[in-house]
Amino acid sequence: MSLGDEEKYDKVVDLAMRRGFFWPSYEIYGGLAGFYDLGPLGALLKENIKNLWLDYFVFKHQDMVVLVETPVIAPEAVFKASGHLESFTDPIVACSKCNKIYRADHLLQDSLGVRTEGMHPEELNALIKEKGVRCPSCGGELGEVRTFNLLFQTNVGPYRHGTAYLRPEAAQGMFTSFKRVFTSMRYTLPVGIAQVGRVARNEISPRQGMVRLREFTIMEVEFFFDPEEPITPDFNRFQGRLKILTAESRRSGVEEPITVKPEEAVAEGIVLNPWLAYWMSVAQAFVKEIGLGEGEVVFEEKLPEERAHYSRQTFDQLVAISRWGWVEISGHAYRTDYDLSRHMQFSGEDMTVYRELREPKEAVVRRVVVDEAVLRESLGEEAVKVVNILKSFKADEAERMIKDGEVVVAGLRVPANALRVVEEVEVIRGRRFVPHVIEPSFGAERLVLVALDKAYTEEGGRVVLKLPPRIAPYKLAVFPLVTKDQLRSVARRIYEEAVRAGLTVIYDEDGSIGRRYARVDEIGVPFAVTVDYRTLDDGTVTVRLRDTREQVRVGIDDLIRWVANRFTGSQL
RNA sequence: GCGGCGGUCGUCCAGCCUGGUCUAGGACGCCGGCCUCCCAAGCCGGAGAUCCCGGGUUCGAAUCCCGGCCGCCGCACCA
Repeated sequence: MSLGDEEKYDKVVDLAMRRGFFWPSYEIYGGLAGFYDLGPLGALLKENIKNLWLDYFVFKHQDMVVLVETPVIAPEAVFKASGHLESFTDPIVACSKCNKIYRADHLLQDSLGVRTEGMHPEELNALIKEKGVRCPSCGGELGEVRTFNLLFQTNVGPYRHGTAYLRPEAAQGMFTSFKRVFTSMRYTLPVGIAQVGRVARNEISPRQGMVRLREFTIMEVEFFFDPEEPITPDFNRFQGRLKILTAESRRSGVEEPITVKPEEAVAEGIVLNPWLAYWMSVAQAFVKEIGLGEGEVVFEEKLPEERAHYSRQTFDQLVAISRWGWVEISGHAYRTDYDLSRHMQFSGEDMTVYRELREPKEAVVRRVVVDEAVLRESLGEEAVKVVNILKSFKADEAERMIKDGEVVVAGLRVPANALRVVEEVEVIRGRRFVPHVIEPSFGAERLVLVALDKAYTEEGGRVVLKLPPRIAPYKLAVFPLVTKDQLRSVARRIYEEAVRAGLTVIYDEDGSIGRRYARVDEIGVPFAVTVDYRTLDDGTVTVRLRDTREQVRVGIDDLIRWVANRFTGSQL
């Protein structure tokens, strides 16, 4: 890990601001912590990263993953159900003397030995006053207990009950629309619902530049599957080994990750679910295209107390960048049936799915049969009152009554011979259950920063951004060698042709050719085309490669195809 | 949220301590022109800073004082 490489980080940030990748928002009003603008180049870079993500997580899996878009604002009920309202509100209290901040409930629980879980701030306040609790650090007086929630609150319409929140993750949109998507997908399982969108988290003190934002773009898949279905993912599709640092080894102080194939990690019980391991392998293949080799990515398993309330197992995908060291670029959580079950409970909507078994099963069931003729004989007209009650009896209950000889139901004596328990063979064709969920989730802005950090190099005092061509904001630069009209007009024509072909292109005739190469190197343009005098003779141009400065001659007619061929996976 | 340090053209830096000489200086970058047959060459010209914001002290504030905002570091917090 290249910790503490502050000089490089400063240069990356300087480049980002100077050339227009990103900068702090609202600068003219003094800025606002935790908010960043993406500039002309940053917006393109992020768009390319987003499209790359869509390619890996949606289009390469379009037999099972679909894309949706849901609102940023959600009503309070959603976050009550999701657990965010509860789990993100901490009661905190500050010492008025030394200003240390404590979790109020934890402080009281520790110092008084009473259970404070779930207490309201008023109760905690009262308790502090009553027992005279003071700051454990300096003995100073404690201030008022306040709550702090990471959700941004807002209001929908002019109504008092319109309390709503900005989503802190896209996931709830996928859960609340699950039934619709599932139906429109003709009940396929497994099914992934993907979304790219803005989220907001009211971080207490975000002070890591682009690493920790209060508003950012999340790229997320909620992948729904049948936990009992023995289908295994096709691990051959995204080959590679995963470096995994397990919770167990972290507990015992081991910081060295193990390297395993994803399927081995499942077989050995390191990763609890095959789909979790599968999507981790996809995540690794995806970031490889951003410039991160296999060896540079580590999946760190979160300790139980570090996990979110909904997760059974979580791996953070970490990469090392300058200045900040290991940063989390994605989280992979096994959310089980937590979310759908909660929404089922809170909304009253049935979130279960029905699946046919591969082979119908035969099962022996014991049923209660009521002999209505016998019943009428002994109870006459009143028989109707008890018949349904009797039918709802479990087989065991009925048998007990039969053994006792008679039974009193609804104040009526029912003879035992009115009941019989029969054994029947029933064919079971399917079952109902709440699907389980695996969630891979990426922060787009962090990937922008990581891509820049990885790509940043200096060669002989000049900056070369070695961005992979697929994500480079501009793919091609076109220059006339000198500003002579014949060269210019050819260069202009090439520029226009490249634009028509759908490439992002820079045309520049300002300054010396060397200066122009340097300018486009700095923003990561992978290929530069120079129209020179030889072009006028034989119709070829110089293509100069950013990373090697190598020059090759290419015919104008082949140029676009030549460039396009260097973007594997592009639609061109 | 607290404490320490900082905030001057796009960028980096000088000036601040010791108030006036600052209509704020330099370098790089940027823009226009000239020159130029391949890696930040040269020449000419130009734009660009209400010195972070607000208030105060003073005849006079980039400079001194107070408050705010933002950034960095530490503490605390952190799905």
